[in-house]
Amino acid sequence: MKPGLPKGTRDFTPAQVRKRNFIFNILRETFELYGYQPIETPAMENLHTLMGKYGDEGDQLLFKVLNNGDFLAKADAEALAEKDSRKALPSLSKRGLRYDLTVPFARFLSMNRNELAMPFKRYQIQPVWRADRPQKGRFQEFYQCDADVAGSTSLVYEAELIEIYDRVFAKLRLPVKIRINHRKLLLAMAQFAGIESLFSEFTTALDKWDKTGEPGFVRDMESLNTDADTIQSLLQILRDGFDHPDTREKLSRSEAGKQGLEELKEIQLLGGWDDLYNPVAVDLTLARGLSYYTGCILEVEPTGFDMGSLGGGGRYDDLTGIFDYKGISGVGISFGAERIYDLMEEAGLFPPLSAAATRILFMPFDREDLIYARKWVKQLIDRGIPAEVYPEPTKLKKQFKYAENLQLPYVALVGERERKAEVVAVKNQKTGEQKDYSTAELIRLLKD
RNA sequence: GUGGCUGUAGCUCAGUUGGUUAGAGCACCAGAUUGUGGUUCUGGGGGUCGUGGGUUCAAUUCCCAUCAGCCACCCCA
Repeated sequence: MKPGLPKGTRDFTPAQVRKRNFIFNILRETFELYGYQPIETPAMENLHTLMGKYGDEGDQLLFKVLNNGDFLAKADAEALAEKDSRKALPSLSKRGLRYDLTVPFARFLSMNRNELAMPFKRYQIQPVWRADRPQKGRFQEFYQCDADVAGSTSLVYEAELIEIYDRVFAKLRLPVKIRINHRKLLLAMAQFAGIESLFSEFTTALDKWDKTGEPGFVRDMESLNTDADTIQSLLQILRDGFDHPDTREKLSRSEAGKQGLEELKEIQLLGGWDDLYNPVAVDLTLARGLSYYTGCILEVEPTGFDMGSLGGGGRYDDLTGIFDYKGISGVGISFGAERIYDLMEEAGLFPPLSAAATRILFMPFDREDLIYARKWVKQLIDRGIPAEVYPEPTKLKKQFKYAENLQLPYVALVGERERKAEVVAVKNQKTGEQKDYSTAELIRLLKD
């Protein structure tokens, strides 16, 4: 049979896995540094915990897992006869693949509410699945990297998460811009313009500001039958920006606006933005489509590259309300690891990473040498130094080729002369230097 | 879900106004080179031209369908 992969999925070669792990390791290290704890949840969840959490569109993009056993016998015969997929679904599938990490986290919190000390800080790096049409940088299976804090409304965490973003991208040597905004400021803008009833449409239109700019926003607002004066008053605020005194005055006319301004001020005080590696700025055009955000929202964009956001997040009150666990506020961020990977690849920001961990390859000339080399390899491995021997004594050309393909830093030639002198001839693959080493000397060389 | 582009060797791609045996570069294997690879030279293996159908004396080429991949929109990471 011919080999193939399901649409939107991919294999990763050793070199790719090493690069991905480079990113994941920095994320893990940084999350740990700030006291976040790792959790993992199953790839499959009960379908009813997933359905209805991501909107109608989300339900369609959920991968459903077909029931085991004689699933047709137990299916809703009427729905099948009518060819009504939606109606037949509950009787055909009771499980689905997770769509994101937030809903499983909320489920996890609700189930473990008596065990977990609040505030609970967790991070999670796992794949999620979406039956989306694949595209550049978009797959049906991809990793999400989330850090969230549940059970506290303290703005310390907003400040902390901004700092985590900053530190991670500094470690990756990827210059970014961190944009923040507040849901209550968006509400205040809508109230000021008298379009509070169109709030969610307004945020959706605003969300496009980045892509289509001001004209796109205006077009969207016009299609909502918003009159020209209203649009103009909104544009005035958006053009002036957050730091303009007029803007602040307009926003503080409403209670929501006052609160939003107050909270952003507090986050800034707690955050010490001047001390960060990357710029942080309040951007009133930042909307984030997701409707469950209720407080501060944030997004990270690369500077100097034409690419969308590398991550986003925000605060959502009542994270776990859908699971009958009220009063838990959450704030979190997510990293778009696949995009970060593509960007770093494009910019050549990955450090040199060998394909194999092996530090030295022993190259035997004959059977005797092979046996001799095996003993050396064992001694190195016993000391934690990754080493291997070429499995058969063949011509050096072939053995060198192997070492080159794996980008190994050293090779050791093992022949009769070396055996008799109880040494190996070690060649530095980078410099081409070659000299004899005893076991102790070799261990010292490779131990660094 | 809507629209567009592309499927030729392991990879990147030529090609044929429809005509005998489909090419190149890289990669791979062997030799020049029985203790020193990455350069060079010589030779070699490898293709049902995505799949199915149609038009034709003749299809990799033209037409239709289908599948897959890519790109844009929607949405999103």
